[in-house]
Amino acid sequence: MESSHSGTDSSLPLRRAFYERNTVRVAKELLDKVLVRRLGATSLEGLIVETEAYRGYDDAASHAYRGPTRRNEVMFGEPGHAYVYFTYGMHYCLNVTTEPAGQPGAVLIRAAQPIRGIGEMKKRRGTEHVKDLSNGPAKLTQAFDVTKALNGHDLTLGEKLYITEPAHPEPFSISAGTRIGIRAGAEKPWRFSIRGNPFVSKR
DNA sequence: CTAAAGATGTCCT
DNA sequence: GGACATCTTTAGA
Repeated sequence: MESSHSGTDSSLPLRRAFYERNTVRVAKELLDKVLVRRLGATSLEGLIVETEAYRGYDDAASHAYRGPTRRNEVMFGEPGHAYVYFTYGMHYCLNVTTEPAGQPGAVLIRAAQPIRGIGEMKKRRGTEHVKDLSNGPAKLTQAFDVTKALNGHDLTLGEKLYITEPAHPEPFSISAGTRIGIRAGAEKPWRFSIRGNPFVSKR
């Protein structure tokens, strides 16, 4: 690796203990982390700038609210796996699972600031506008080639899809608000974003 | 079996 | 600001 000093190697995937905690806390701490998608020789990277927490039986907006089903079963499994679901007949959304195994929870990755592989993302999205590549949950999965094939993928392996610390972290403040696009549970302030970041989704 | 909604995005007026 | 595409999943008969 290129790391010449001792200490944290920023290319390593976040370990399982990071995910095995309270979902709301993980949602906040995923801000300013780097989402990495490896496609053969190519690497796509983006800084996570917007997330939403979805819990379990105490959260009517969560897919896990009414207990396990075929779709949401990964939310009940080991933390640190991808939960990818298909919605509106055409879109995928990417979540990462949280909480200890057996306890449901996931964080929706809503937006990222493109860092690397921007040309590839432009091709996938069919636009030249960088700000429109991944400023929304379904735009992000299209830009990063995340589909149902990655549902259940272990994010701690450092293969295909994972999350790491940024190489050069910068100070930021967190903006909290209500979650977008839901009916039940709409009052919970579980949407988090990097204040002022231009790649946060509109609405 | 049937039906309705959905953690959205895009294009139109 | 609103219509609409498009189809899986889930709940209910």
